[in-house]
Amino acid sequence: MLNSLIALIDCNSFYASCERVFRPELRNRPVMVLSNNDGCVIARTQEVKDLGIAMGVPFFKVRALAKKHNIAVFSSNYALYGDMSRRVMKTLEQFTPEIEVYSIDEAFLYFDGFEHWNLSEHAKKIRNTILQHTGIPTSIGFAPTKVLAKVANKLAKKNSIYEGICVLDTEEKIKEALLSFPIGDLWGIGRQLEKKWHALGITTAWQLRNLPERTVRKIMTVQGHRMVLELKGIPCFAYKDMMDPKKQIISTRSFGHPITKINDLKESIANHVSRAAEKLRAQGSVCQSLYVFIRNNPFKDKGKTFYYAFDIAHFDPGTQVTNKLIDQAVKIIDRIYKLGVVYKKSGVCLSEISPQSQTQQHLFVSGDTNKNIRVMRTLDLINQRQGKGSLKFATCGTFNNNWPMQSKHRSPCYTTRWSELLKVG
DNA sequence: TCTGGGGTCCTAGGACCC
DNA sequence: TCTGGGGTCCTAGGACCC
Repeated sequence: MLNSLIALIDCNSFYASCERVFRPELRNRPVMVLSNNDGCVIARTQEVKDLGIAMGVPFFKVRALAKKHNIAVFSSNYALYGDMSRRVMKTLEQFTPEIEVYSIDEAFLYFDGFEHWNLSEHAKKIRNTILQHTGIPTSIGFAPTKVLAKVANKLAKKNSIYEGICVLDTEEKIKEALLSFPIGDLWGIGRQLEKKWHALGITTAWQLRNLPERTVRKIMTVQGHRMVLELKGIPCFAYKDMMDPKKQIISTRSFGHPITKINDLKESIANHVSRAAEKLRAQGSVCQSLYVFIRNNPFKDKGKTFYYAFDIAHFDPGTQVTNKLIDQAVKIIDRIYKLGVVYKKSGVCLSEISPQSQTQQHLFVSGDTNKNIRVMRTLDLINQRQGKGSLKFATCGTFNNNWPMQSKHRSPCYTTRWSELLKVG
């Protein structure tokens, strides 16, 4: 028996499950959720997976199939999913003090000192409690390391004999699991690496685990070596706090309809900057670098034209003041805008981020003034209370009608908007 | 008509310094 | 005249994740 196990808890088809919670009549109907602009399929219930509809496939390619099989289709509703995620994580906190929220629908739980517990029973309790509190079904994998917990979780999800729970707590069980586990299903092995390993005749996790370190490093460098150690039960991937400040903050989006006018681009960029800067301030940081890009649609007019343009502005000392950032962003658009291009997407990225408190004091160059900072604080406060976008800069436009998102199938914000609360009766 | 958005880590290679 | 070589910092880009 190995002690000190890690559990990976993962919500099944999370976004689709969230939609089902509020529409019980969908329980026996296949459900899928689309990305922004209703572009791609990003969540599917099991029935949809069984129909062969792949993750990330463009919606227009499967629209007919969806209709034929009476699939309930939703636009993504991140306010709802974010709120449901908080509820799931809150529930998990009851079961162990050490929880690492890994993504919107996954968390690692550390079970140090639980050696004498019956973990399968404990896992059942966790699953039932989450289901009761939130209506979301989950899968749970236990193992000595994160990589192995991912393996266990995958088995729990894929194989119905496990009933959603898989515990890999002995060397024999681990070996048995890895012997038939496809290398491409491992956490950290994507399409490129899978191809390389296959070319070398390595197809299972067990084979990878038994390769000499040299070989592994040649293909996957240090990350690969760490992965192999994890497969051997030696933890290498440390606890990562989701509250750690971001090193980059990105805001980007496709336009619901293509854009040609420079002012529309400026408006979209000003909105992206506002969003990103708000996140920057929320984590108490300043940034020294602002990256702005615009592009056309590389899928249309295949081979004809591909237009991608960007530029970077630097701030020294760093800033968190939206209007300063917008000012530079708009100047960048003036520089990179090309007449005649049909634009499909724009975005910004803030980087070289550091804590506000560590901002270097320059003798002759003034950074954000106290007045600047107070204005931003007030802005954030008002938007928090009155709703996003209540107060914004003129460059952002009064309406976003020039570049609206398509969300034809969005569900109501059952949990976050009073006007859209679920009505019972 | 219609192909997401937001992150992380690592490395190679150039610039520069002594 | 001799034109080496090691260290560090920075950036672009590739790979991955959900």
